[in-house]
Amino acid sequence: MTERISDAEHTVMEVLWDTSPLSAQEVAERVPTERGWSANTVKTLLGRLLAKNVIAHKEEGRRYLYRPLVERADYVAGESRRLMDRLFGGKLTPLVAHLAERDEITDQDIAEIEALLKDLKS
Amino acid sequence: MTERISDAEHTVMEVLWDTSPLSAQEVAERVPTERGWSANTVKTLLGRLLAKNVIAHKEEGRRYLYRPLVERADYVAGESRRLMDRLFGGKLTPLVAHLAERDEITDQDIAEIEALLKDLKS
DNA sequence: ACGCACCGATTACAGGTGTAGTCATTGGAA
DNA sequence: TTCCAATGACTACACCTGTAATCGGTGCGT
Repeated sequence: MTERISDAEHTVMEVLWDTSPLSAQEVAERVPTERGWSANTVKTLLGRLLAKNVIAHKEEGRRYLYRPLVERADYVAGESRRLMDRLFGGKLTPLVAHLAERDEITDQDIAEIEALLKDLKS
Repeated sequence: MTERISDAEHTVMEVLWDTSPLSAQEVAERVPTERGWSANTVKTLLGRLLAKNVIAHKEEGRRYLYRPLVERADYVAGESRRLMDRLFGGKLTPLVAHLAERDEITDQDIAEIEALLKDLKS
């Protein structure tokens, strides 16, 4: 249903998830400067996101104000699931195991996750 | 350095990670049938993977035998990290928290992960 | 010796993506 | 009133991707 959001598009979604509604210009100003995008690029991306129905715009005087139609949590859930499915047979444990093996996990992480799991069990 | 592997390409990588070396034909035979690819499609993908330097081929009589040049674990680590960076500020805990909240995580999962973490702490 | 089946190489082509530039309209400064 | 600057719409364009078809060489069956 909801179309796939590309990498560049995701960058502007993050801006809107952080604050909305915003005008195209405001979005452009908030996009991380590392991307080095022109205002036009941002407008193109907003247009594509509109076409994909993941944001909406309402007129506000001379310009439009944009806001997300999908929740960040939903997007994040979808992407996470895709990764787990593709690389870990859809299971969470191997993902954690993998990262753990790779030393990408700190003692702090371990403690936090343990606490989290404890909560879940109740 | 190592170029990005696309989705379709990843599918053939999985075949080679499972068994290698293989001829183009053998790879085609092992690609999940749901994809419904022609042998030509698989050959194109092998060619692109070669160009990207993530597989190699050596002549074996009339045909080539292909084998991966990158390890699955490395690929998986890279993809996992990308996701974590993009969506979870590079932290593992929020990822796990998110998945746990969302997808009914089973008691079995919890037990497994707890065991795993316990091992890590030692 | 002959043609075919098989192989890798080359070419194709539409749709998505990253990254803009140009055009037409219009409210507002001068 | 006039002209500009800002704004959204449309157009551009090269590269990547998914998905093949076609071409050219050649060992093998007959």
